[in-house]
Amino acid sequence: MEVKKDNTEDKIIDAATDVFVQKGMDGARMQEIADRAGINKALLHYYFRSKEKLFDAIFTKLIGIAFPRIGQIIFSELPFSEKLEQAVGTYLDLLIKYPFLPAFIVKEVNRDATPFFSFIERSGFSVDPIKRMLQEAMDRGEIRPMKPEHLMVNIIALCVFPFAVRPIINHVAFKGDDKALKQFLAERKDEVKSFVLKAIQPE
Amino acid sequence: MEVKKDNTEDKIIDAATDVFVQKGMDGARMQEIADRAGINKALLHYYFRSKEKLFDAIFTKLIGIAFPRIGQIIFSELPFSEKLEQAVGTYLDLLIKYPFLPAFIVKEVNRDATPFFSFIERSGFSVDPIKRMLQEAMDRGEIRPMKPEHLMVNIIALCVFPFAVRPIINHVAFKGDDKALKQFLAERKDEVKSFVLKAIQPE
DNA sequence: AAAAAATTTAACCAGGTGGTTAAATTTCGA
DNA sequence: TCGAAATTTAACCACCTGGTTAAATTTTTT
Repeated sequence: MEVKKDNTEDKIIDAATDVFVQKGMDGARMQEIADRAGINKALLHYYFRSKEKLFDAIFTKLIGIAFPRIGQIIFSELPFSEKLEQAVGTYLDLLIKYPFLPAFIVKEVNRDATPFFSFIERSGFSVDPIKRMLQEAMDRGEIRPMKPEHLMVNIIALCVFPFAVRPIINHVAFKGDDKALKQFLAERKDEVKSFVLKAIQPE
Repeated sequence: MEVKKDNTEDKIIDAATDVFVQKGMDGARMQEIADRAGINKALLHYYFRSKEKLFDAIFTKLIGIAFPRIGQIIFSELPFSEKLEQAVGTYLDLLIKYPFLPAFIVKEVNRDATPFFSFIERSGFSVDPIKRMLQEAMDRGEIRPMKPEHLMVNIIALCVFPFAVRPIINHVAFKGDDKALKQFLAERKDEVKSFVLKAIQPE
C-alpha cells in the first residue's frame, strides 16, 4: 500500500533518484531531473539550492535503504542458521526491489566516500554488535571459527555482487535473456543461504 | 622487470588509464589527461581523435586484464580443489595489483555495456568450457551438485566484491586503517579458497 | 641537408554546464 | 478577498566541455 505522493518536493526526489541512480552524480543533468519531475530548472533550485545538495539528499536516502537496521534479527534468540536465513532473505528481497542500488553505491562511494562516511557517523551504524553476535555463535560451536570480518564480507558479497554486475551476468551467462537473469537472481536467496551454511558448518 | 616506456602514445595511455579509472568516463577531463601525460590537448587529439576513442582503448585494455584467459587452469588434469586454488590465487594477485579495476568496471558497465559486449564478442570469451568443467567435477563427485552459474558467480563475487567496496570496508570494518585493510585483502586468498571448498564439498 | 614526423602555441568554436535573476502568473490557505 | 507561497517564463551569466585550426617550432629520419 504505497502512499500517493503528488507534492512537488516528492516529485523532484523521485525524478532525481531515477536520474542519479542511472547516470551517477557526474552524468546526471539538472535539466533532465527538472524535465522528469515535470517542472523547470528554476523551481528545482527553489527547492534544492544546488546539484550537490540535491545529490546529498538522494544519496543519503538510498544509503539508508542499503544499510538497513537489522537489529531485531541480530539480537533475537534464534540459532545462527535462522538468523542467516532471515537476514539474507530480507536483504535479497530489498535488492530485488532496488536492483540498481549496488552499482550506484559502488560508483558513488568510489568517486567520493565522504557523504557515505558522514552518513555512517550520523546513523551510529556499527559492525561491532554483528561481530559480537558472530563471535558468540562461534563460541557456542554453531559456526566454525573464522575472522568475523571475512564472514560478513562473504555474505554481503554473495548477496550484492550479482546485482552490481548484472549487465555482465545477463550477457555472459544468459546471452541477454532477461527472464533467465531474473530467475537466477530469485534463486540467489536459497543459493546464498545453503552456500554459506555449508561453508561455515563446524567440522 | 617493467619495460621502460617513454614514447608519447604510452604516456598518454598511462595517464588516460589513471584518470579514467579514478574519475570514470563522465568525470574524466581531456585536459587532465593531457596534463598528466605532460603534453597538450592538441597532441592528445593528434593521437586519439576523440575522448570516446581514447576511452574505448583504455576500457578494452582494462577489461582484457580483468577477463584473463584461464584456459590452462581449466583444461589441466588437476583435481578441482587445486584448480580452484590456482584460479583464485592468480586472480587475487591480479586484483591486488589492480585494486581499482572492479569499481571501474562496475561503474562503466552499468553506464554503457556495449563496449563490454563487443569485447566479449571479439575475444571469443565463453563460459561454456568453465560450465562443462564444473559439471564434470560434479559428475565425478568432487563437488556437490549445484547450478554452475551460481558457483561461478559465488567464486567471482568472493574475490572481486571486497575490492569494489574497498572504501566502505576500510571505513566500517577497519576505521580507516589502511594497513589493516591491506592485510585483510591479502588474507582473502586463503579465505576464499577455504570458504568455497567447504561450501562445495559433497555430503 | 632535406624531408618528414612530432610537438607546441594560442587562439578559437559551438554547445553545454550549473546557477541566478526579475517579473509575471497561478495556486491556495487564512 | 487578500496575501503569501508556489510556479513559470525567459533571459542571462560565467565557466567549462570536447574539439579544431593554422602556423611555427622542434625532433627524428632519410
